[in-house]
Amino acid sequence: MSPALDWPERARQALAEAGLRSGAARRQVVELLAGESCALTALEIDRRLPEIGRASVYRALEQLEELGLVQRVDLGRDAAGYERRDPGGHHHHHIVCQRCGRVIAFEDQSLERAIAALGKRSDFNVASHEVTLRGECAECAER
Amino acid sequence: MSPALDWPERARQALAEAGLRSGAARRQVVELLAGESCALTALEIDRRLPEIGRASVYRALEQLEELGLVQRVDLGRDAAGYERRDPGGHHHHHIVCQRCGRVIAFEDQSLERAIAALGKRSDFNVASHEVTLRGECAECAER
DNA sequence: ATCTGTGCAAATAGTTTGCATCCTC
DNA sequence: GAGGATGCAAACTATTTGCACAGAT
Repeated sequence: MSPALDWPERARQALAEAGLRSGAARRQVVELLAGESCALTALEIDRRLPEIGRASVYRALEQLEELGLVQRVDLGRDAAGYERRDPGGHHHHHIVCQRCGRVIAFEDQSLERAIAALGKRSDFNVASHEVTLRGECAECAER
Repeated sequence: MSPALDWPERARQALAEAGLRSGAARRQVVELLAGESCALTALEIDRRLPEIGRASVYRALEQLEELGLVQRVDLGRDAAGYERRDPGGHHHHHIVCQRCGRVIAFEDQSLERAIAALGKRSDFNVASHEVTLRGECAECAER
């Protein structure tokens, strides 16, 4: 079973273990994020779930982040993004076009190794990390 | 001469070459950033330069970023940070305590190498990058 | 003299909070 | 039935914009 399919179930369990009840808003946010592999902003989520109040979206995202189920990413201007966090699985980072805003995900093992080594060396108990590359995408460059 | 001492002069030149005039607000922002090695938020800058209008601070930072003189960093919640960008010189990244907000800067060559390799491999013309580690600092952990 | 830079205040945009009500356990 | 979950609206915070005036070239 793919980790992506597994995630909503893990989320349900983690939420229940945290003593949280299952309401409609948070459940729908979980379902939506389960089907997205890359980051959505809170406002995008709110737009896609018209029956859900915006405050509930923010509250759900905050809780999911605290439980380690969701990763918040700051891709640049404007709003923060939120994406599913798969535990053992690969996780990706982002490269953003400064002109058109296009976002591409990538994975890189040597990057991950360097960061893991850094974490061990530091005084911090490192829980997560985020890497963002910025520049001009191929399409924007050829204009 | 250290790159840090050199920066304000480079900034003056770059601004002049871009056809921009030298007003009091932007000059003071440049002087302030010249003396700081790590990121300040726009509001911190505004607080430290009480005679300068807040809008001018934001405008100056935006121009300096476009000219590549300043790096904008998104360290997490709240406001964006802005720090001097030294051209050839070492540049650093950040590790942030999720509890107390403390920010530590670090440099790492293998990290830089991995990112440089990634940039070459991608379709993007990568202009900058940002790495942020998050976790719990030693002091917060022992409580 | 011209045209950019600046300050102030108002407008935006994203996010958070207060509170009455709904719904899960 | 009790207490968390939700929706709405208002409050907040960071940032941007409009505009009149000051200041640099």
